[in-house]
Amino acid sequence: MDVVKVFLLNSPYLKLDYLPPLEVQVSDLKIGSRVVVPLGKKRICVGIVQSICFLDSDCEFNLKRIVLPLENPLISETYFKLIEDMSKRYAGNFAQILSNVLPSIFKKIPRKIWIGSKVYSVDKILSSDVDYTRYITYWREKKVYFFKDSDNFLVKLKNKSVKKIRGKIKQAIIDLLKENNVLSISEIKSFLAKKNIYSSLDKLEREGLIVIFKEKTLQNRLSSVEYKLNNSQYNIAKEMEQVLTTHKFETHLLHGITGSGKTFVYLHLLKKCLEQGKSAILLLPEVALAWGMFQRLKKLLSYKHIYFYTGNLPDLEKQRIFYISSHTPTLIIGTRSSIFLPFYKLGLIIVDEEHVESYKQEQGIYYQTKEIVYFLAKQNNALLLLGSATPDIKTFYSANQGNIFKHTLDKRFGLSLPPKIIVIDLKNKQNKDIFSQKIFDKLSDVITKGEQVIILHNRRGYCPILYCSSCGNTIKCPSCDISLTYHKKNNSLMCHYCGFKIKFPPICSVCESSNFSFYGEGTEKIEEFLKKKFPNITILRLDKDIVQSRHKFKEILQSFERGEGQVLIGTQMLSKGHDFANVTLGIVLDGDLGLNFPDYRARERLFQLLVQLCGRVGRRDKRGEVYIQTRNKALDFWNFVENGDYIGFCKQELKKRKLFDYPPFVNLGLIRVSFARDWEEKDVFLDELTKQCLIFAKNFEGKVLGPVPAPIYYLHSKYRYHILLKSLQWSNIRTFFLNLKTNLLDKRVLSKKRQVQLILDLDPVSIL
DNA sequence: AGCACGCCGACT
DNA sequence: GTCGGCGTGCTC
Ligand SMILES: [Zn+2]
Ligand SMILES: [Zn+2]
Repeated sequence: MDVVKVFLLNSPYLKLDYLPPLEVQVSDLKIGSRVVVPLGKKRICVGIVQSICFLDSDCEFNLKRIVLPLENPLISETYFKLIEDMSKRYAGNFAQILSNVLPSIFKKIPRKIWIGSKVYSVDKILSSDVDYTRYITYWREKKVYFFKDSDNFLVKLKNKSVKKIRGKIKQAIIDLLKENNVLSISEIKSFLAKKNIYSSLDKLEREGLIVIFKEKTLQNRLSSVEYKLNNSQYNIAKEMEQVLTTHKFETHLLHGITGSGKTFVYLHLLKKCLEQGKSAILLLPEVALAWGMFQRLKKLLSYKHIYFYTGNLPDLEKQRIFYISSHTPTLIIGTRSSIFLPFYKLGLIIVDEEHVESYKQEQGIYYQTKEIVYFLAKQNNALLLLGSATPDIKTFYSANQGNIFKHTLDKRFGLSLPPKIIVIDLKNKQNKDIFSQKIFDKLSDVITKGEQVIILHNRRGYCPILYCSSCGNTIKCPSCDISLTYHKKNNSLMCHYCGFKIKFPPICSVCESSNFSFYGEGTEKIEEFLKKKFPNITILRLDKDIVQSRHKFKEILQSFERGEGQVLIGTQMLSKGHDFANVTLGIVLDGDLGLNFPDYRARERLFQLLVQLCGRVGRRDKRGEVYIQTRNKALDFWNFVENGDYIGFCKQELKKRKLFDYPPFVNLGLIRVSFARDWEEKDVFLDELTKQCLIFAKNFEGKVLGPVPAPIYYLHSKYRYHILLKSLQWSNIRTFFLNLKTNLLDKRVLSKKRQVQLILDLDPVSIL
């Protein structure tokens, strides 16, 4: 008897045994196939075939049968290995991880399938024997499609010059095509975030403005515009090209300062990789950056299968790219979720801005993109290239140890010197003023000259802290241990962690008074202050409150780039801008940003942010200046900043980390414990947790710190506790976690109500 | 996660 | 007797 083992892609994420589908030879069913299976009395859900085995005897269990086979297979064996590795590494459930990393459309039972150009309803196939038999016949011959093929059709403009046309959607399509030359129907749907564009496309085609064609007519050949690498770019690119041609697994670090032309090294390698018929990924830390890179590279490189990919794409577009990338050499430009596409012959992975912390996923499942990408590159004998102007200290250390090949690009392309950095000490100054006198004078001076200024301040809203004037109580969010921020524009108080919002003024929860004093300032207040001081100039602001959409973000940046504002004030998102041609002054109002958090990464993070900001300051013909205010100038950190000496800083930071046992000298694991505020047995639980930790700590090779209340011990109506583990081996940390968890389950303190959450976070990024 | 099953108190 | 509330445990 043949038995098929299936991982469920839905809760309860179990591995269950089934009989093969009716009328299907097990030899036709592949490992990694997606199948529809019955579950319990009345549910049906989707799963992935893990293995097929033959049992001599009949099973004592009454097995149910797979009701429908779908993609055969959906994922390959190497993909399985990747998920297996993740489930071991992060001590998680295989099915749950798989379900998290696959495009969510695969977790649902499809409603329609296509055979030839005909649509069939899956419900009907499931309920009628005749339809089922016909389906299986086509399925066996691989003639069933799970995607509407005509959405792969390509669209281009008939004439380059199109005048204004009527119809909002039609105009949007035309604009998009002007930017992108050729796009598939699916891409147009995705980029416009509209589902129903068929009638508009139809009209445009009949008006003779666009052409819709099957992809065969588009050149499959790869070509690129002429580009010339300078000497150092050329040498670096050639060395890595050699690795590509010999299909060797190697990790390289490209340490290139802002404006040194890292992108052209990327371009060269991507092109070579595709020429060799292999797939490539170019990762960027954020959607906006990925989109910018995609637009830029499409102009430099022409190839049929270049796709923009992020987790936010519409389901159908993600599904389409998933299918294409599984059987075609593809270039994906996208954010971290791109790494879970089923790449065909992966040859090159580039991680740009590799130091950025958003490569760590900390929602749903926890993983570090760089770790997974390392596994992928090794598995596929691919080249892994990490690029940054300010490499992660861990990467820097690996390079010094000789585990990573390091290359440096230190010449700015056609730009002046990097800006001069001046750190201003606020120690002897009363708290009242936002700007120190020196900086304010400088600011006025630059404004009078007609040059541009960017001001970084990492706190949005008007005022971050409110005190009750009569009793001194600070106003906090009812669901979090976080001060509410006053927003003047909508006269309300907001929690920046959970989104809670109330009208101003609130009533003090202690004394019921309604008089408050304000402390500190956010971007909104600084904008107001500057508008009063300089009423005749335009001041722009860039933060999450202003930027409600990706579109708005671009709009403000572009307007500043065109010189339509003289001052741009914003949170760290302003360091993401590119072509500020006339900025000669940068100001950082709160240089101590995060330095007093209990986070060993704080200094590294701040340095990286400052370097990023410096990259935005300076003109072709004039060296810029960046002023930073701090209350703690005595720190030697500021010496390195003033000298722009990132490498020196890294070396010194490494010494500190070695001394205090921090990465890269130990591995860090954080067990995050959280439970509802009103849980009655929490004291019993915490006692037991502390006891168990002490017991396991005895045999633990490393240090166990905690459980202690988290720095933000109350968030989203939940209490939070941390257990920090330090060890030389990841496996020790995993074992500790698994033992702790099973022991608590055995003692019945965990499972009673599923009120407690226990999460293992390896190499935590956010430790609040 | 859902859903059935079973045990107990309140109500016809 | 039986209806419905919730706590417990299983899903091939
Ligand atoms: Zn809150
Ligand atoms: Zn009060």
